[in-house]
Amino acid sequence: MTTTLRADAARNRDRVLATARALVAEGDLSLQLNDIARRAGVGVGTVYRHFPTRRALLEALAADAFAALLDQAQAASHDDDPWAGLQRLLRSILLGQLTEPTLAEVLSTSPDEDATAPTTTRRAELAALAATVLERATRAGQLRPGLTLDDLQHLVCGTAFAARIADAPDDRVELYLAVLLAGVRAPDQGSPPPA
Amino acid sequence: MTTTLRADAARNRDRVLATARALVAEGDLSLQLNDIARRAGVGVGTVYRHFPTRRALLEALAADAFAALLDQAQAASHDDDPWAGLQRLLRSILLGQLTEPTLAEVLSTSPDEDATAPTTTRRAELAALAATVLERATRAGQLRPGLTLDDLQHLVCGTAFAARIADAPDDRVELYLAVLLAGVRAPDQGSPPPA
Amino acid sequence: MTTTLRADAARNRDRVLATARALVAEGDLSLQLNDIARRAGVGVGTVYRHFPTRRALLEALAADAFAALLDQAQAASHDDDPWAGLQRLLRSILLGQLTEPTLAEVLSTSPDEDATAPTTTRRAELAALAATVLERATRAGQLRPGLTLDDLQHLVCGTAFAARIADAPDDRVELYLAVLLAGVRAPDQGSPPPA
Amino acid sequence: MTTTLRADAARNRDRVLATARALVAEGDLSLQLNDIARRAGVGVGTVYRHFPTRRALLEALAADAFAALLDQAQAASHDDDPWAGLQRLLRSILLGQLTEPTLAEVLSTSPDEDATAPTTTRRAELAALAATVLERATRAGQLRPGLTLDDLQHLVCGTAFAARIADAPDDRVELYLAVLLAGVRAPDQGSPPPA
DNA sequence: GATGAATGAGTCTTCATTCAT
DNA sequence: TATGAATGAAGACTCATTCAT
Repeated sequence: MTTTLRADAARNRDRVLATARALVAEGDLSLQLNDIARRAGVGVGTVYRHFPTRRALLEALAADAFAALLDQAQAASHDDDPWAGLQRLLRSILLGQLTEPTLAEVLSTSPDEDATAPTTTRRAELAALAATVLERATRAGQLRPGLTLDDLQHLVCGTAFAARIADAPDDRVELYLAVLLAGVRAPDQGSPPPA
Repeated sequence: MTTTLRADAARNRDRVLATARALVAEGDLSLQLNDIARRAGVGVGTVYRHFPTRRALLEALAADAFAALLDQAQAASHDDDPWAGLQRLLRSILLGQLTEPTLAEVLSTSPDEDATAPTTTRRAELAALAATVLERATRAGQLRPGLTLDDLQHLVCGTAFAARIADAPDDRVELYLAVLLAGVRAPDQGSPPPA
Repeated sequence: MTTTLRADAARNRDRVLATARALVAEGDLSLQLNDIARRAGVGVGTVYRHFPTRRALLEALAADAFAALLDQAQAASHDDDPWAGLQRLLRSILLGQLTEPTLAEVLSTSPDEDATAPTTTRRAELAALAATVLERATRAGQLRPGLTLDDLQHLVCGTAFAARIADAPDDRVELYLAVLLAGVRAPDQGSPPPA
Repeated sequence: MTTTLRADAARNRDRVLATARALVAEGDLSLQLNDIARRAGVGVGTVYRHFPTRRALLEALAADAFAALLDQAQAASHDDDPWAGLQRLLRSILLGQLTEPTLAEVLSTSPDEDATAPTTTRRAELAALAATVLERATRAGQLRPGLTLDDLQHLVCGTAFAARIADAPDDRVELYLAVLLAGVRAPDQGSPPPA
């Protein structure tokens, strides 16, 4: 059986991830593989085996949060109310980035930059779900004309950036989200219903 | 006489700034002092004399754009129409950041981080002018309740971030600005007049 | 029964050798065991089991070419014409090295450096055959006085080196061989008959 | 005055070169810049400043020997006797390589591989002088037909290689040189006069 | 003031070898 | 026997900063 061996490897991988997560939590996004190895108590080679590049580690760190985001996007795409769906989608993307800074970096980067396969897949899935949400809102005439899927993506990343430099507490984040939502809503619709 | 020396010093300073500007224009914001010194044809020591830290150089590079921004903020603060004033202010801050990436970095950073005196002054002046604009818009009931001066600052930096990762052309920047403006406008006001 | 296991082992060994040969053919003589293992689809440990050192693998790669060389040396030692025999011997050693770079490395190295038993044996066999050829040429007065077996060995390795850095095509190799042959021929013999 | 400063720099450069030379004399041609820095008692950066690559250091180490070789090649090109000139030239190149292993590596490498300017110049000068020697020998009908300048260069490098793996003492080197000379001499000329 | 050589800590990356399973 | 994860020493290279001249 190779189960035990793999278990060992998995444990090391987890230790590396945990160490990296701790550093990220402390605000250090540099993800230096040597440093992480030392703190995790494993050899550098082990880190490199599991994560050949900083990018690979970054995406691994973001993976869970990204998966959770996909679930929420799925739910958003099924919302009966198109506008509520858009709200849920944007809130999820925003909060996801603030909860997990690595997700913010992943989403703020061009998809084809060194991305690993799982991330590429997830981005495609997110885009597909968002397209649905977007289309429904558009059909309902609720979306500001001219805005594309990419625009929404960039604008929500920008909002996350704003929240980050503001070191915004939760209620402030909601305020920024309200600004974003009001901004992307079709101008002639009157004010959106309260979130 | 030290006049000649000062002239020499000023010339060196200008060469360093010009070199750094060229690098920034090429998209390199790292501002490595050694590199700049070599390209500028001066010694590293000279660069360090004029700009003891990367931050000092960054702020020097942003200085002109910041001054221009202050002029526009001044004008905005005198606009008869409070909402038009706010529009002008936010557009100026946004376009200023996109035109001059160093200004974006200066404005996106907490004011008390290594800032040099002139920058601290300029930030205070900008804040004062923006406070005026803000207050007038607020008094006119046109600003979304709860938004502070800092919020506006952060949100416009976020919008600049969005435009940057989108690599947005001018018309797209205007769209993002429209989103921002619609977002910060008081919800019950109906849609804003076209910019 | 261990028969099946041995067959497996032999198959693994062959895969490793084939992979290594492919790398050598691509001009990579570094023989990195990790790399080879990965490409061969076996574990590193397996490579180490079969070839404990780089040297062991090198000699295994050279084995076939070395065996072929021995056949030709055998033939050369039986040539009726002593000079023709020497020609055949030196050409065989030269071409063997150029055809199989690993053989060049084996032959250019001092015999007692980590050599495995089969290689030591082959070197002894080659030396014995070459001694015969040498002796006959010497007795016929055709060999430059003072040249030992070792000298011939080194000189032909030097000629192979020359051909290698020249990236010499076949006809050039023949020219270099002619230079070597003319050089090792007894000076007072007049020009050698055309090869 | 910058003389003293430069003197310091030159002294460091010399210490690096001396250290590297010592390592080469011990048979270590790897020229690892870190190692050399440590042994020379200077910072790594200092070594990198003076010699950005291993190749640059290699060529600097070979410089004196190369210059001496050029002197000898000059003399050889002025020899009244074409064959004596060729003898002198080849002996100089051979002995130069054996005295200074770095020169052997420089000469055995394709001229356009990372070569620094001085080395490129020296190679061109050597080629020019050798071309003269070659042409005179050719005109005198003393050179084996078909041999080019490059062939001679490669063959003498090959002879140096042979002498190196033989760990040949001086008299043996002379023997190998005699083999080379006899080999490159036109076959129909009869035996060359004793060196 | 200006120069630029020197420093050396810091970071990245590779790879031969071991060993638990 | 085979596996391949783990190790960590080793080496390459960078760059912010200092300081003697």
